[in-house]
Amino acid sequence: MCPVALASFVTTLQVSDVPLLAANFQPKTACSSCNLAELCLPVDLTQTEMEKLDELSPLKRNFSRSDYLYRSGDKFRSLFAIHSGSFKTQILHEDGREQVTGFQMAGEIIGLDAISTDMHACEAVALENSVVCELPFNKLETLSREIPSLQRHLHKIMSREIVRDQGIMLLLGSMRAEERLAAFLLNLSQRFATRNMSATHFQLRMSRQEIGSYLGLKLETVSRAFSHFQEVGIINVKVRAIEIVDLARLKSCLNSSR
Amino acid sequence: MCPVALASFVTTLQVSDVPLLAANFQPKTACSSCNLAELCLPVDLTQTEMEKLDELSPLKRNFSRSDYLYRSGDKFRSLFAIHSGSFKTQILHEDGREQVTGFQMAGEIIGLDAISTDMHACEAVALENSVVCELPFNKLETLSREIPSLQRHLHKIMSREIVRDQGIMLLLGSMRAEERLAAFLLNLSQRFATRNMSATHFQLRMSRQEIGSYLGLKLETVSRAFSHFQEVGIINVKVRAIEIVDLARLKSCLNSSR
DNA sequence: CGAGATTTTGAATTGGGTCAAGTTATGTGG
DNA sequence: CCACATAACTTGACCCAATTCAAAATCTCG
Repeated sequence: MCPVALASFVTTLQVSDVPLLAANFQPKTACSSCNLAELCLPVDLTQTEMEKLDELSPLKRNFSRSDYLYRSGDKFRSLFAIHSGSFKTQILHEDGREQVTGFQMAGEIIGLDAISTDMHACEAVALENSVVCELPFNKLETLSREIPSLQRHLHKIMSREIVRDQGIMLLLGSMRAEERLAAFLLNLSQRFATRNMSATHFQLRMSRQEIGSYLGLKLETVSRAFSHFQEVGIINVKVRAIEIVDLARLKSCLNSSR
Repeated sequence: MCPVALASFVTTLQVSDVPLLAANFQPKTACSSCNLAELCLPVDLTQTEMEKLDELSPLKRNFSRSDYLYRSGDKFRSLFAIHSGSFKTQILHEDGREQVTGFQMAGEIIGLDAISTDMHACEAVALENSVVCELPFNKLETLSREIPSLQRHLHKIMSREIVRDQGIMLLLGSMRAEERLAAFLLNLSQRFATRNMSATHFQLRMSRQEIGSYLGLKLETVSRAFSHFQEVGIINVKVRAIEIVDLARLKSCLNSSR
């Protein structure tokens, strides 16, 4: 499980007054008043349904960089909505190989892989200090029997994950290194934009190694591709700080198949 | 579009009386009496639930080799259970590239990708003469609000698809050509065994090109890998007829990472 | 039976991997 | 807050697995 928690929701001034083990929990909160509701929840809930939904009252937990949210093999109990920060998910092969299967950010739901066997199939690791809402799955199932639009929403979230994964299969199966990196940057850019952040200036939260694992490339190849994009004026890179200079040209990288 | 829709409920005895265009429909059937129920359905249904489930009464439709079950962009209405035969699913990239995302056989459910946007994101093509049960998704959602174990089952099916896709991401992102082919053959072998067919002697329903697309390889590479496995005595290949001679050694191919 | 599609095999090429060395960040303890 | 140790990143040179191109063999089905 995740390392003992030291961070806390209280201000640093009060830290010494709080029992250590409880320190990474925050008060339960209502989804109806969450500023991420539009990313997490179905849009068309009635007032009554919204009140019902608040029965979920998810527990919020804090994570520091490289804390595990769950590990492969953990018993499945809950889905997790990322409230702030970001995570990576990865699968482990017997022989030690590991593959990053995704990078998740605020408003995204993770843990869907565990429903199938009641055990987590992959592991989720925080890339930075993050806050997560824990959504007990049996509550979610009960509620979604009572709120059809929540039911449909849950189905859509799972289906979206399937579509996303198939997009990565296309990337891994048929794109060359620079196309993969272009697709990756455009995807990030798009997701930052959805969250009202700059689509052209952002900070990567993952290492070259992690990007490489995700894209099926070695870290040196990722680094070279970044350098090349910078050389030709498509982006500016300063290690993890990215500026997309020529979005159109970055997009056109995608269509230049072999 | 998929074949013209003219439902018919006539028995086979009357087939000759039926206009040709209707000939690819078969009578509706009850899931409760289907011999594939153990692959398709949750195991723990009560008698009452089973009767309720029969309200689905899926329509069966016939497909010939290379018929489309659905195409990318088609309006989403139903999931499809493969009753016999097999299909491939593939996504199309703007620039013409296509990637096979899976091969499906009897008892498997396809169309899950379409829930997310109400439009099919990929296309499904019959690899041989096949029969498919059409499961209207709104009926399925209604029923699963009433039958919790059907609800859970639907969630598991979707989750299983997510896990499967992530396994392919691992394959595409980190395995060499022969490992990929070994993983592919072992997966097929396993699935034939589940269906009480030989795990060691089977007929491929897909071309080298299609296998290559699925595995992120060129068809020549697939062909060479087959030839090499045969040379070293792991399998016998005669074009599409496969015999696995040394299952253990085929498995050990998987662990030999770089 | 024959035409077109599929598969096999060979030879040459290359994109990305590997190995290695140097540089730049990052974070920790004094 | 600085110094140092460690981790992350970049770049170069070489290599190899898989691709590309080509041609021949085999299969499939109308």
